[in-house]
Amino acid sequence: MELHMDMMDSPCGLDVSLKVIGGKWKPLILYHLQGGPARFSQVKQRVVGISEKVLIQQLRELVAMNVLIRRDHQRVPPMVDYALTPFGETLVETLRPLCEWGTQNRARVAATLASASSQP
Amino acid sequence: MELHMDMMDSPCGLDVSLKVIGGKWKPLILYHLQGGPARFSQVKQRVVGISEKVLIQQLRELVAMNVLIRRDHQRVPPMVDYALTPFGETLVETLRPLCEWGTQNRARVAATLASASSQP
DNA sequence: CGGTATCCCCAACGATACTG
DNA sequence: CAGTATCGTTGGGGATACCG
Repeated sequence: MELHMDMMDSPCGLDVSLKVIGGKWKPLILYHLQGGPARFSQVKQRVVGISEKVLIQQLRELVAMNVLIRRDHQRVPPMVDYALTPFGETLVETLRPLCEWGTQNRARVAATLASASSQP
Repeated sequence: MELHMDMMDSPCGLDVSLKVIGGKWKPLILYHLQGGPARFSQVKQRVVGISEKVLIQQLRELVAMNVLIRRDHQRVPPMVDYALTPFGETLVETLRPLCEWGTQNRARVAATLASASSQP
């Protein structure tokens, strides 16, 4: 069993944010929905490397947190899409600095990663 | 092979950032080093719930990425501390919006989590 | 098209005990 | 104090098959 001693309020809300976008794929999913709603298969194409199983899991969790909404257009063949809620938009905003940091430091991180793996 | 829009440089650097602070604990560790260097045991106390094993793993990876430095003061009993590098400081900066978002939405997220767990 | 259902694997995480 | 060592658990992830 885990000892959750977070009875006192955390000094910062990072723990809250991480409950919502924690996990490997959620930030990427959110990012790729910034431009507007996207269908399941579109999200899958954009989030390179994710499996369908994991994608649907993560989407559902984000829907449950009211970060995304799922819309079923009741068609045959099926037509479903996912979109950021206003709440979700506020969250994705906070990801932007992280995004820019990554863009600026892509080469540096890649280099570090490379030299780290060559020195066991 | 049709539309290789995702194969060109990622639209955003989120993937890079996630390589560095991906994982459950790293953002929290970084956050708790903002005030200045801290010893192993201090970090452990601040990052509530982390085990020693995982903590040392994550610390080492952050050191390897040049986000932290480890300083061994060569004493008995051992005296080691960890501090953000200038590079690490730029990264921790980007976490701040996420932090604030969490603080502002703590109650809402907690409520959503609660109602979600009562509705299987 | 947008999922479900299974099975299986493995890396990450976790708890406890022990050591230089 | 700052870690190792060891063992156990978990859930992300791949592959494949199938359904409404």
